[in-house]
Amino acid sequence: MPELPEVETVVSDLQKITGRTIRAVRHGKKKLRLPWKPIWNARVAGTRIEAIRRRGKWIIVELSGKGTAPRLLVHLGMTGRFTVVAHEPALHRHMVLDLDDGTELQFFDPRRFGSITLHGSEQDLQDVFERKKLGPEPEDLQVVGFSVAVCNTARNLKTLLLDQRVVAGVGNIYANEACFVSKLHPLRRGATLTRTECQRLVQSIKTVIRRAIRHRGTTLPDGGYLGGGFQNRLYVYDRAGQGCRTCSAAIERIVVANRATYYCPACQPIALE
DNA sequence: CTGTAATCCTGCGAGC
DNA sequence: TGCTCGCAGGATTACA
Repeated sequence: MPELPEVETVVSDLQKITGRTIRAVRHGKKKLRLPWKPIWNARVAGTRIEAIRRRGKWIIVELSGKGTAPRLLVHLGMTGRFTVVAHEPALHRHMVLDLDDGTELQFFDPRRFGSITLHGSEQDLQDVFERKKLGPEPEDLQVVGFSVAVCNTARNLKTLLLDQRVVAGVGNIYANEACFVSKLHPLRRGATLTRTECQRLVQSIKTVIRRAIRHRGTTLPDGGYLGGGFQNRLYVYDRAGQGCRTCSAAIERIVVANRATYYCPACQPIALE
């Protein structure tokens, strides 16, 4: 389900529980992509939620204990939900944090590509991101830095946009959309971009992500997360065979990096190498 | 270095 | 109605 705009929406909705104290932690037995260690239960119980924020597609819950500052790091994978709900069936529920006002912060994830891990300090967390070489937030993207990653490589644009080291938080939907808005074919190789095209791509990424956030992200039929409205404004994603919103040409679907890739053959002509 | 495929999972819709 | 198949918003690894 979640790319940056959807994660941003989840985080924004969770702001209401900052200040709450976590009374107890309950976790399921099924294994997520990364294992939750049972010893972490005691380190989380009794702490206070100081802040909840986002980095790329990662959710960070800042906790404060006695002399410590642990951090929960949550990734929603493809189908994860991280939300305060009551009276929800326990199906696919992998963790429950009991809060001091009687509410419960719960993590659901049918496909279990998501994860929750605990890190001892802000520094430990930063080390995790550094090891991953997580790239800049779209908002912080600079043409100069982006050029270094993109304009000297034979890799295609679609693959580059999905690479979290190049830019953090862009996933399959918004990679497709950013290519369309910048009028660049997803198979264009980075090194063939002119300076102008590179600038256009950076601007398009920012625009697409900003607009999606404003609409609370994209809600797809199978997703667990509800409330987003951007699915009605997508230019190309999941629109194979339908008319381009700009020129009416039929949107095409190809597979790049094993992911469905959509583009308008008229608005995004393939550059001849 | 690049691209491709497979892997971890469950659920859903299409087609027979 | 019930089955199989393909596909799905992610990230990582192995291999040619």
